Amino acid sequence: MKSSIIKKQSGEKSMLTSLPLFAGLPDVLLEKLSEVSQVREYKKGKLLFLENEPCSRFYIVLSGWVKLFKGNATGEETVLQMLGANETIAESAVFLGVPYPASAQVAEDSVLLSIPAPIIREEIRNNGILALNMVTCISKHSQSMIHQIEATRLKSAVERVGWFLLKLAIESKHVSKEIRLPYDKAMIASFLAMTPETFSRTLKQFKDRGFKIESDAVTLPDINVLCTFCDEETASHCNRHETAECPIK
Amino acid sequence: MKSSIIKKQSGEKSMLTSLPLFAGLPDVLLEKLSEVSQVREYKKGKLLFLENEPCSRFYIVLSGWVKLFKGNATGEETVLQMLGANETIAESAVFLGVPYPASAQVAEDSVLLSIPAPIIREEIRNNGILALNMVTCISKHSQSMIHQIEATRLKSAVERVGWFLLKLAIESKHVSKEIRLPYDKAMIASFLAMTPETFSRTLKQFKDRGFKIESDAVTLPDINVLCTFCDEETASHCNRHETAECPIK
DNA sequence: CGCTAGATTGAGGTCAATCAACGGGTGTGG
DNA sequence: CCACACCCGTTGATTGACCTCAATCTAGCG
Repeated sequence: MKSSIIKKQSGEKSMLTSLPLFAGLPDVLLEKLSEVSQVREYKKGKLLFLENEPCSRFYIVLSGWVKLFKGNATGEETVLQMLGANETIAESAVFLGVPYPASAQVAEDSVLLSIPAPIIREEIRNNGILALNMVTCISKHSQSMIHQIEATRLKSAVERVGWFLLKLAIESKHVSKEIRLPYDKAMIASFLAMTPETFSRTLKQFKDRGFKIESDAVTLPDINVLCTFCDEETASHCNRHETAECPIK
Repeated sequence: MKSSIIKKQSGEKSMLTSLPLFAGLPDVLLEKLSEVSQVREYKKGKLLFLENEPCSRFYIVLSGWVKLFKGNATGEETVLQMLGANETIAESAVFLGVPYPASAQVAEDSVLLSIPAPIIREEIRNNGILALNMVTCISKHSQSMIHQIEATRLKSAVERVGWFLLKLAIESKHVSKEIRLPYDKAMIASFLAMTPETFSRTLKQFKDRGFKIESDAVTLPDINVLCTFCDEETASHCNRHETAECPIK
């Protein structure tokens, strides 16, 4: 559970520029940011913050996965977002200076960059480019949340799982029949607004359709089977969209 | 269904400055924006745009209500957001320049301000203050969506209705036992991820607890009955929060 | 090798959806 | 002014998708 600091003061401007949020910033600002930013490795299970805590630090995932989740009084818990490489965590709360709206926990061993919240808030106000990058980041998260609300409300359990697998297949770029589930099944289930049991049973239905499932490795019977779960938003991230290879049309 | 143009070119900088999004902007920019902005009255039922349509205009609600909704292939429909006075519509898509992520329809007779999407996109890039205001707007929407996902996943039907009534009570400011449902019950139901039937039955449960419900007028038996449905996020908008009058502690 | 955490499977229960019928207000046209 | 239609909301009966609870299985690991 111990987390080691890779570089307390990373001092690496180059690392920052590779992040969408920091693209195109002037050198002076990058220098300043790199001085206050911390890059650390975190073990699976590490709690980053709890909901309603004051927003002290701003985090960006460099590698690994962080889950943003909420609990209620009866102990139930639901995953709001799973954040992967290059994604920012709770950026809206950081900007508004309000308490974290949900809790965050490291879902798989990860490397995170963090910056004190007041500093990033200030720099957004001082630098127009950073502000624009921030709008882009939040906008994308906003879009994916709309997409997610839609999914959990209008899709059945099978459709949600199909949609999730399709997104994984598209993200993994190389057109392949192999998909790897990136984090625990219980988390995928909660993210898809279902219980682990239902998720397991649903995966079994995919087995019946010719999928091979061995722990976290999923093999599709055919490259295009998942395309029936596609929608406009998902398609826009697919590199076969609007090409001859897209079976939807 | 005919909609009349109040002022094709409003020319009223003063109206713009009263909107959070346009607060603190230089006069030149306000002048420019007021020249291209249109203020119109729209009748209930008017479709503003459909999902996947190219994002041509940016809308702000001046008065009334607009619903943002999604449909699926089987004809089901779900309300993602209900947007009231001073709220912006689909601002994330406008900024990103992607197609509208959902459809929008006027839920109650409304007055809307609209600006061609390319112009607002350009001005956000030119003016830091506007960009900051935009971050604030999107951040708030982002927060409320997180709040909403939480509500639909972790709360029961009764809790969702209680939560909704509480939010109405808090918004209406004047501490009163009277609440008015701002739009059709079927829309409230869909927004709360339930059917009109379930919503009706749930309201009946509140009647049994002493609520009086006559069409769209709800009377509470006691100012504090809804406080059991309060959470941190909701509390932060309540003017009795952290005062002696707050029954929660 | 036993231990534990994660995942699977089965049986049973439940909340909310569905289907269907009805009521009451509103608007329209004769 | 009344008759009719229509829409919205309500109510009742039934269904079903998913959850809950509990037992079992599997894989990693000290």
